[in-house]
Amino acid sequence: MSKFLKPRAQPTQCAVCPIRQNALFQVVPVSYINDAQSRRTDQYHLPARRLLYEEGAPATMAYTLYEGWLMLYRSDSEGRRQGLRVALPGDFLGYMPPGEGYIHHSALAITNAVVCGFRQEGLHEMMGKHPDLAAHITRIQAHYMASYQSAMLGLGRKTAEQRIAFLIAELFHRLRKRRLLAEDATIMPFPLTQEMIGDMTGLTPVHTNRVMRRLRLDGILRVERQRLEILDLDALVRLGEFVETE
Amino acid sequence: MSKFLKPRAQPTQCAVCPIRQNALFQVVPVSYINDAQSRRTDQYHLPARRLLYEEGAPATMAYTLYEGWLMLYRSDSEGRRQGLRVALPGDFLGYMPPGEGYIHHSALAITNAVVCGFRQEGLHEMMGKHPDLAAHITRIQAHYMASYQSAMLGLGRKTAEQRIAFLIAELFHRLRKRRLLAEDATIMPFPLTQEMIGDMTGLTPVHTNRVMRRLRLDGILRVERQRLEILDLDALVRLGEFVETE
DNA sequence: CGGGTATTTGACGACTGTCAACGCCAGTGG
DNA sequence: CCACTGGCGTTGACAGTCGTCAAATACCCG
Repeated sequence: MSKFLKPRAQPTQCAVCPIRQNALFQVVPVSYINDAQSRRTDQYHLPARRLLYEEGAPATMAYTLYEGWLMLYRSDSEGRRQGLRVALPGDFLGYMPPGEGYIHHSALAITNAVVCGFRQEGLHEMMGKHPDLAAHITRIQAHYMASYQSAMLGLGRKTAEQRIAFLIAELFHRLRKRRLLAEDATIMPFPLTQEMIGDMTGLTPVHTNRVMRRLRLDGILRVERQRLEILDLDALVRLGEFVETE
Repeated sequence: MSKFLKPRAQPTQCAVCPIRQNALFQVVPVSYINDAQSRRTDQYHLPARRLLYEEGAPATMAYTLYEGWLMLYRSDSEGRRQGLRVALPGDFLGYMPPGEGYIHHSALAITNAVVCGFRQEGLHEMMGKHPDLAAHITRIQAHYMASYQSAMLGLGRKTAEQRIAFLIAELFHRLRKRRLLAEDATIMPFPLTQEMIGDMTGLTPVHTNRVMRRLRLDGILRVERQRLEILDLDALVRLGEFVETE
């Protein structure tokens, strides 16, 4: 029942029903693969700018992101929005443990995206039958928590320049780690608007713009529509105090 | 280092080996209780100001906090410290999933504390045998994540006054929820120094002090050594935009 | 009583937010 | 083909929150 497959170049696997391994979840247990495949929905296309799910909605489904970028965020009563995480292909979203009724954040498509869904109860049943799936999910949650912790350190203690540098360095690193960029690539896709960068870093769009200009003038970045070139990765990583945790 | 103590007739149960239920983990599965009790260490005492574990250390143990308060935090290369969570009795700390080597944050005793420990491998084995323990751990992780998300919203988007109000409202709520305060209590134990409040809210000690003064002058709080009286809970909750998520 | 720690206050400056306006570009429809 | 429109990026002027530096006071514990 349990099969272990070779690592592959194809990175955008479903985290829950991984036919192949991806870079993020290297030690992928697959004893539950048949079960998982029978329970997932078909892939589903989500156009840019649309919500996959919204804060406060009943937590009925969880998703694997196959293609595209999403932004997970939380907003307060006055509509101020705080970004929590940029979801990249391979990320697993929206999982809630048994007994939890409502989701605490929203997921917005930054680009067109492709996801596949699982009913929460299906996941809970599977976790009961397949301990390695349960362990896998605690591992995913631990990754998210570590990344939240880094973000909190940034929001609480770093300057605007450092936060933006960290965000870009982290995205670059995650894309590379998942083989969504070549080893030696310096140009990455970058579909975030400056407003979204501000959402992620706790800054206003105006200030985000000024900081981006400074990073360009300092010779660290170059931005052209939807793409971003990293001219000085060393400086970027040092400035943002980025350390890889994965 | 580790001393024997009598079990106490208190609501502060071990989240993993719950003899009685506590308020936070109401739906406590107990199929694994015998297994858990045979695996946990004895309770042991941790003096105030001491670290239970430190960022970067190998993740060998997880803990349940029985008595006392801890502060979980993360610090950067220059020693700036960002608080992540105040751990209260009943909290489960330091868990890492199988295959994760190092812990990403530190845990500092705010007061004298009593904990009991579990070896991570022991937990992983138990999770394999008892699916309800695995589900329970994903539930704890989800609680932590939701609380991190609230904190991120505060750090990124709220004013100093709002962050501090939120912190206090949240602690008050958590203490009440766990029956560590009477239903009608308005005075709570408050062992945090102003520096620690600043650590939690991303502020400097000096600014924290000024904000605390304002909250006192506005008739919202009263502080006396190690205790805090909430004079206007409504105002506190409204100011901090606190909404209970548990 | 003494020494270290925590709190408090003042003065000053920097980082970041707010308000407002303008330019650029892509898509749309005439 | 071109004017129009809306979203996004850019820039300036100004204000305010919050950090920094420094020092005085209050508090706790031996």
